Order: sequence, then structure tokens, then C-alpha cells
Amino acid sequence: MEVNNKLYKNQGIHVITSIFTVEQGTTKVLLIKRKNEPFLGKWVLTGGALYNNEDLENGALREIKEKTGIENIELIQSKAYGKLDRSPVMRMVAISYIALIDSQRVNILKNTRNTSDAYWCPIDKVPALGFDHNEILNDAIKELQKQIIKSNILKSLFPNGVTMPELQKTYEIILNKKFDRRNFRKKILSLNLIDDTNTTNKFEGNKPAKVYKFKKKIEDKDIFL
Amino acid sequence: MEVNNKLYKNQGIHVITSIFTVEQGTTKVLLIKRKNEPFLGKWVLTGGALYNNEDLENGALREIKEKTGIENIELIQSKAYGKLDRSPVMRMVAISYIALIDSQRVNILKNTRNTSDAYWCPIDKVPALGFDHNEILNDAIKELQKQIIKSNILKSLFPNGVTMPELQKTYEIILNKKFDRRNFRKKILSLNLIDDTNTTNKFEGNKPAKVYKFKKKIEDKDIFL
DNA sequence: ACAAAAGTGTTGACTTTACACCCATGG
DNA sequence: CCATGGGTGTAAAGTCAACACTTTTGT
Repeated sequence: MEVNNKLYKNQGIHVITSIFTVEQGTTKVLLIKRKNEPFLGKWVLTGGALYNNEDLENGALREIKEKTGIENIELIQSKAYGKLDRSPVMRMVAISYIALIDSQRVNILKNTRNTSDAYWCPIDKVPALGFDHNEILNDAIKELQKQIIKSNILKSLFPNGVTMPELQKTYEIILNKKFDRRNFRKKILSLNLIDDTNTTNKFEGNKPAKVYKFKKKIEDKDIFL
Repeated sequence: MEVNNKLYKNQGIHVITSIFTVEQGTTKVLLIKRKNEPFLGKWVLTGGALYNNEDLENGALREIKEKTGIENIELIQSKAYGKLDRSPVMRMVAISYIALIDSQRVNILKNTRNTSDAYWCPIDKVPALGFDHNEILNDAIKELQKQIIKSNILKSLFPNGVTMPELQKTYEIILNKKFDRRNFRKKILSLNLIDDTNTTNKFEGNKPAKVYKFKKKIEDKDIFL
């Protein structure tokens, strides 16, 4: 590689995270409002340009912390985006991540050096976003749906354990489908994502529900036949 | 984004393709030998640095053409790699692609401006590659295995149609598993990847086999329950 | 007529779906 | 004792796995 070739100059990398939460019966994504050009005043996903002294995931985490205040978050890589015109400033390639957090547990910054607002937007009410973030978000939603049935991504919503009814509600919201209670329980247990604890959780006036915990590690499933 | 911030300088993007073929009972990947530093004389996957006037896929295609002579190839995006030290020259983020082609149909260049050799290497005999290409390749093999059961990626091996026995051999090689002939046929037909033509293919001294064609478009499968 | 490879159907095992009643708790 | 939501089992349907014989062709 000839480092000084003009064709290699002025390239950069965006790290963009679709941060999801589930609340009030709907899946929401964290949107932030830009304080600078380009797309000043536009809503976008959380992210920004990668520094040359940090790896992809650390860059995504730094951007998340700077622009939202959120720390200690687990990321899953989604896709890469490289259309020539995806940023008006400079040639930028974007690496997209997804994350899921409990919005109750974090305090979102509404005003930072680069952002003037932030909110949890229901995914069926997302406005026109800056850059190619609508496309990135749509792919991320599909990836989230795939991840909840094969990874422990939901663990972050339930760090202290979860009951079957809670879990079922969450699946129903994210996948936008209803399940039978008995069959859901069997299916989830067969996926081997959670372990029984021997505790129960009491809510008012109801039978206590068993508490389960997400496994630390999930083994890969077999592919075919 | 402050374009002149030093932290954004000197970043580049690699586009790397694991080009597979299936022959002589084994899956092979195209390796090329580097003619320049870094990793002069080392075997690597097909790829190089993206230009700032081409999008990701076009960049990958250009690199493939330049370094191997192969044209008209379909790519599937795999993962992104961003460790700080993955290139010794400069900070490079890699976007990985996979492709599958019929090695009989192409003539691989053995000597180009940047390469001094090229060969189809059985995937169980891959040497230590330059950069992080062993890691990229291992992920690509898994992705290839996923793709053959949900996409028409195998079409490129059989542009003129394929018979069940041929297809079965290919699946068995790529997935490294044996299948029952009757069950394989049922499974493949249920995957809706191929269409019956009403022709048969004669081989010497055997019963002619029905010829199938890969569909142009494959619809996505449902996720859960 | 025989060798070589292709085509095909059925049964049992397993998995998935549909469905209804009892239980524990707080008020 | 009642209202609320949680827990559980079974039968029917569908899917998957195992298995052997017949067909077509060229020699």
C-alpha cells in the first residue's frame, strides 16, 4: 500500500450504535439531536468518528459515553455501510453495532458538546434521520430480533433475573408477536439461554413467579440437518 | 466532526474477500502471495485498501480483479475487523466479504503488480497468513456454511443448473457432513432455493438426473415460533 | 444382463401446536 | 372468598430421521 497515494487520503470510520430499550409495551431506540453540521438539528443514532488510537468497539463505547452518558454496555456488531455519499463531509465508512439496555437504569444526557437533545423513540415512530441512519436502524432492528433467540443480549434488561411472564412480554414486544404461555416456556427453556434459580418474585396479589437468570455464555447452535 | 483533528488522520479501510471454490472433494480458498511490504512473500486473502472514490463492494471487486483477474463475482458481506495493530503500516479497518466461484471457469493471475503467486488452498491446509487474515478466513468459512442453506450463493458454482447428486456432494463438502439421499432431496426442496426445470442431464452409463436451477431471489425465513 | 448411479415412499421418533384447569398471593 | 396472574400436562398435527427397492442408461 502506497500510503501517500491520494486515493487513500481523507477516509474515516464511523461507529454507530442502535441502542434499544423496551418500555411501555414498545421497543424504543435512543436518538440524539445533532448540535453541529452536517445535519445540525437532525436526529441520528448514537455514534461518531473513530479515533485512530482505539479499536472499533472501544470507539463505539466512547461515542456512546460522550453523547449519552451511558457506560458499561455490551455491543454486538451488525453490518458495514460504505456508500460514497453517506457523509457529506468526508468519505466515511460506518460500522454498525446494536445494544440493548434498561432505560430505567441509565440517565441519558440531553446536552453534550455534540448533542442538544436525546430521547427514546418508539421504533415505529422514527423520524427521517441524518446520514444513512434510517437504513442502519432498520437493519439493526432485524439483527436485534435475531439476537434475542440465540444470545443473552436480553440479560442487560434483567441483570437481577427475570420471570417467564416478564420475558414473554419482552419477546412479544421485540418480535411483535403473541405466544402461548405454556409453549413459550417450553421453547425458551429448550433454547438454553436461562437457568432456573430457586427463588421467586412476589408481585401484589398474584402468585409469585419463578426467577431465572441468563447464562453467562451461550453455545452456538448447529446449522443444518 | 473536526476534519483536521489529528485523531482522525491516517485511517484507511481494507476490503478483504475470502473467495471459495469446491473441487476435488474439498472446499478451497484463493490465497495470493504478497509482492510488497508489509508481509512480503506471505500468503494472504484477496483484498487491499479501499479508494476514496469507490464504495465498499466496488472496492472489493476492483481488488479481486487487480489481484486475481476474476470478474463478475457476487459478494456477501461478513464482518468488520478493527484491532489497532491489524496492519503494521497504518490504522486500517477491514470489511470482510465472502464469495464462491467455480475455479474451472476462471483463470487466476499468478503474477500482478502486487502479487507474485496465487493458488486454491484447501481450507484445512491454510498456512499462517499475513495481517489478521486467518481470523477473517475462519469467520468467513462459518458464514459460507450459513449462507448455503439460506441464500443462492451456490448458484455461481452451477450457472447452467444442477442435479440433486451434484448439489448433495457440494453441501457435504462445505458442511463436512454426509446426508441421506432421500432426506437431502426433501430438505433442499423445502428450502425453496431451487426450481425444477424439465430437463435431465446424462452421464455415461447412468440414469439421467433431473436438472434444477437456483432461484434469482430468495425470500427471508421466519425467525421464531 | 449387468453395473452404476438416480429416483422414490413409509414408518416411528420427535417436535410443535393448541388448548383448560388449578394454585398462590394480597386485599 | 375473590380477583389477579402464574404454573402445569396432554393429545393431535406436523416435521425429521432412518431405511430398501426400482428405474434408466451404456456397455
